[in-house]
Amino acid sequence: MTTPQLTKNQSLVFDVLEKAEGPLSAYTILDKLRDHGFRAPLQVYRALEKLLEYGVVHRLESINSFVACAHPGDDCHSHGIVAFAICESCGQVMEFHDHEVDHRLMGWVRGQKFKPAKTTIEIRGLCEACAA
Amino acid sequence: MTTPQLTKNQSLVFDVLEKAEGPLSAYTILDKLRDHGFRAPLQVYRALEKLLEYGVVHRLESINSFVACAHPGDDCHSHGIVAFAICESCGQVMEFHDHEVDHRLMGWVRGQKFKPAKTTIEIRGLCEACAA
DNA sequence: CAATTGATGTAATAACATAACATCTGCAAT
DNA sequence: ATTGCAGATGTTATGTTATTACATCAATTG
Repeated sequence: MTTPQLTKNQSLVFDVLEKAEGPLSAYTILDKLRDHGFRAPLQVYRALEKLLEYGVVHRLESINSFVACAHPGDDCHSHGIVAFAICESCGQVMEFHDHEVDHRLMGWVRGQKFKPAKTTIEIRGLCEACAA
Repeated sequence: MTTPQLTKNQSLVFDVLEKAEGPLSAYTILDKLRDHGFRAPLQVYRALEKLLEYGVVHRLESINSFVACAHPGDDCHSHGIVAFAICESCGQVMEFHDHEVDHRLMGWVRGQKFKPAKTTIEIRGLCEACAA
């Protein structure tokens, strides 16, 4: 899927996420955009919904937050399942892909005749700097 | 870790989860326990916290719900990372383990000198019956 | 008994997410 | 050009999930 032109609100939300050091909650994004006229959570959630659909933003289920995709220029969908390592101390997120992991998980679901729609892999812990 | 004797509230919450067909939210558990004297969310969350610690209950991050561990008698911790396939139609949850997936993920984090604490693998989709 | 610890009870509030409805804007069809 | 539609936006209210703060209670132990 190619990313369509972003609307005004989508661009604002995406810019905030791109400039952020780490993942942000929807309400944090809202606060950062009040100066730009944002008044209600729905403005953020609606933009996020599209950005997620386009694959330029990821949702981190385990911390109810959102990050810009770490692979600008690539089409995230081409990488298969995206995995995240999330530092619980500094908030830094590392995004990665592992075809063998995808293969094993998809092999298992195929054996169960389960039809996967969306897969979440999130590793919470401490990054090298914070673990020291 | 061996599971200690459960307290009254822990037992009540665990029983509700064991008898349930699928995952339950904390507030659903609360409603089911009002007859047993539960009045506030915290009574549920506190019990869940311990049950999660003992490994007899799992939290499904992507749907903000909880399930009893599908491997009674086993110590879940001995299985390494637990993965879930969650049917978005009927709510059924399948729990499984894959050592190769664990190995790949842990290999990756080791390469990053990341110290993992808790890993989530959740596949949402449709179970065989619902996909038909 | 006093002190400590872990479990519990209760109220209030914080944090996350969606429903429902109104309005606006750009554009295609006639 | 105007009508009609679709998508985006604005606004209010509400629903859902989770935690903070503080009080009480029960069992244990020094």
